[in-house]
Amino acid sequence: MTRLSQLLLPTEREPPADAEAVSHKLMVRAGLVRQIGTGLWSWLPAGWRLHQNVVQIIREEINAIGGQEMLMPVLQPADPWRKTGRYDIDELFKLKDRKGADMVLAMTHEECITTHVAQVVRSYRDLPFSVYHFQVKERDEPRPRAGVLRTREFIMKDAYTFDRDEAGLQAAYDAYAGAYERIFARTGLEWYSVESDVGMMGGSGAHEYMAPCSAGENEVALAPGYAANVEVASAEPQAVDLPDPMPAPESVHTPGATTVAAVSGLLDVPAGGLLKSLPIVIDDERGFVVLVVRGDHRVNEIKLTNALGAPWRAASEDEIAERLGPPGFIGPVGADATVLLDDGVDAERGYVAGANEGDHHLRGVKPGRDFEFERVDCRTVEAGDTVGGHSITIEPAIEVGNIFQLGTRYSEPLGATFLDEDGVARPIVMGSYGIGPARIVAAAVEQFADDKGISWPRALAPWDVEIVALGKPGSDELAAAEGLYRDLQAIGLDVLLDDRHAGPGAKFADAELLGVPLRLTVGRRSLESGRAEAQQRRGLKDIEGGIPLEGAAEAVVELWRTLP
RNA sequence: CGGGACGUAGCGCAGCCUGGUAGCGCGUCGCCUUUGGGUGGCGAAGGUCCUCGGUUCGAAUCCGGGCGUCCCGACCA
Repeated sequence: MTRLSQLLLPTEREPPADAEAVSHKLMVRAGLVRQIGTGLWSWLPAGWRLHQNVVQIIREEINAIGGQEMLMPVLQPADPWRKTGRYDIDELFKLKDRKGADMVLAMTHEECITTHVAQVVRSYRDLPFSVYHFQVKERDEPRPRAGVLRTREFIMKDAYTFDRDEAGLQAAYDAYAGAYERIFARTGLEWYSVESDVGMMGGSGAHEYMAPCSAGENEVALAPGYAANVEVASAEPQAVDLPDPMPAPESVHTPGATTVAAVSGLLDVPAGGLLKSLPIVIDDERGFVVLVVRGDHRVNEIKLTNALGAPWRAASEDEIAERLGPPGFIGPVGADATVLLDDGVDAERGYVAGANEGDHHLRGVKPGRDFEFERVDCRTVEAGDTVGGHSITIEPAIEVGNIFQLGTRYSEPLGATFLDEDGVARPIVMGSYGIGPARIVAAAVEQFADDKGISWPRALAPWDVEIVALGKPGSDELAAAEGLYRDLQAIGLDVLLDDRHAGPGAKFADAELLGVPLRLTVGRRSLESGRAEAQQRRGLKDIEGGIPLEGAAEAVVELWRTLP
């Protein structure tokens, strides 16, 4: 089905009223996807071709490193999810079957694959191996958004590796990292990989693959030789000009100054010259702790959690009053608590800090002399901070893939063990690796669209070539376009023929909206010279002289190879 | 989970404040016209005004409940 007159391609002149993201607007306008409910999308024929093209690239590269394709169900019994402790996740869709048994709709497939592997793998001789599938994921997202970028149901390529030890996992992880590089290079996207948060799943390492674009939900910190999700990024802070510490802290009267801005203004000290104290409570063992960061810095809760290695909560007002002082005037000096000092604070300078006394601050406070502390890296990096002497920038990006060293997070609760040479049962060491094809498609729209519409990289494009046939039905132009269409198909190109009974303006506009990388136009003007005009979609660049209708196929293939 | 907005024809919207025969543009269908940038003309079809209830002689319009959708933030194993 490659004749536009017969294709279900409902293009729209106007974007959906409430669409915000470029990919949302254009994918709907171009007739690629349609929404049926919040975060629930159908892929129409042209859109599905794109999705399938991405899937095929992934399949080829994962197969090449020995991944074995399979398929697991979306509807699953709840039991394994209880064992791994994931049954209580809010995003997990839960339901019951007719017998009243608890079921879930899978949000990923660790539970399923690990349950199988627990039954199947017995010996170290069965390891290592890697399996993957393309399957629907269901997630009851708090806020689906931006068209196909964040949905409640989506297809994911998820792969899993099973090894006998950490060294095996590292090798598998490296193999997947290599495959991912080849996959993303082939898509034609602008992309990079970044260090990412390992989250509550533990594990020893994780990377995310990011496609930068304005609709992205992630923020990435970049410097030459450095790329990290801001969730985990570390950098040298920008310096502030501060006085040397005074011989001893001096109490100053600061009535009503309870915020960084107020104290800064009142005492004529830059915000970076203040110490901001955040009282938190960790687990029972460590209890009440005061976290101290520079006044102009923000705490990154993910980094803090990772640094502490334990969950924590903000301290209550009662706890603060009891251990420190009145809110707004608390500080590390004299605190009845462990003090954690952020790495962004230069301990050789003098700072202003709360005095733990109403309406008073201390000036000239020196960490280490005036209070004991432990170091922690928990601040959010900012544009202009430096890594290795280079200034970082922060840009938004879409996460299009991730790789993750799971370790034994799932194999232990689900009993996936093997017997080693000594007959000792050991947990299998796992890795998991995801890619979202829909996000790759949307990212390509975001990165390459112009004011006329979409411009697909040729590796993803739903068709290689679109032929725009001008002239009435039954005209010479249409007959010549049909001939060209057959020649190009015969040589193996995917060709879309616009044979609709419509004016030239409408056809050109739709072709630019749909974004097929090469457009050939057959009209009276071109026919007279025995040629078809050719235009590259990226940049709408006309190809000088077009292509001759005689021997067109070879010429088009050659031209197509030069496209982005 | 907090904040904001919206729901009228396939799409984009007006009408609502001030209750009284449901409108516009695009699209669709028919005929003609036009065929190198969304051609022009004539004619036509198409709507439980999200839903349930209330007020009223009368509700798209006023009041209340519910459902749905979007945007911002929080969250996102």
